[in-house]
Amino acid sequence: MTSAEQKIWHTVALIPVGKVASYGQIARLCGLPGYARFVGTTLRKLPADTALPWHRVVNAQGRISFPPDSASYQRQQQRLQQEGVIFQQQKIDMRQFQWHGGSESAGEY
DNA sequence: CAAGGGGCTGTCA
DNA sequence: TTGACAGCCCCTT
Repeated sequence: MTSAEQKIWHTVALIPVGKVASYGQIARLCGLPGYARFVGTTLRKLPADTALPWHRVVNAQGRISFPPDSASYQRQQQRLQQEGVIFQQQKIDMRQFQWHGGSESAGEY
């Protein structure tokens, strides 16, 4: 258990429904630039009954980092769609669904 | 102590 | 718009 993991979990938990964030983005919001991969590995270690919305975390390209044929991929995609996120060709429109952590607003573009 | 691998990223062709 | 490369950080062998 590390402090970094705590921060990651806390930040992931803040992602609002209907929005997504990238691994690198989460890392940065935690004050841990460059920890993108660590974020992924950390989320992977979470228990199945975790309350964390790990499914709202995707890579910077707006795509799920799992093989499209894997169960994890479909599970994540389904949950996101269930929350209102729209997939197009297995990709998310980040310009519309990416979460701008904490302070932003004013200016969709 | 060194080497390999993983739910990544940004840049260049 | 894709595909290939080189960095980055941590954990397990």
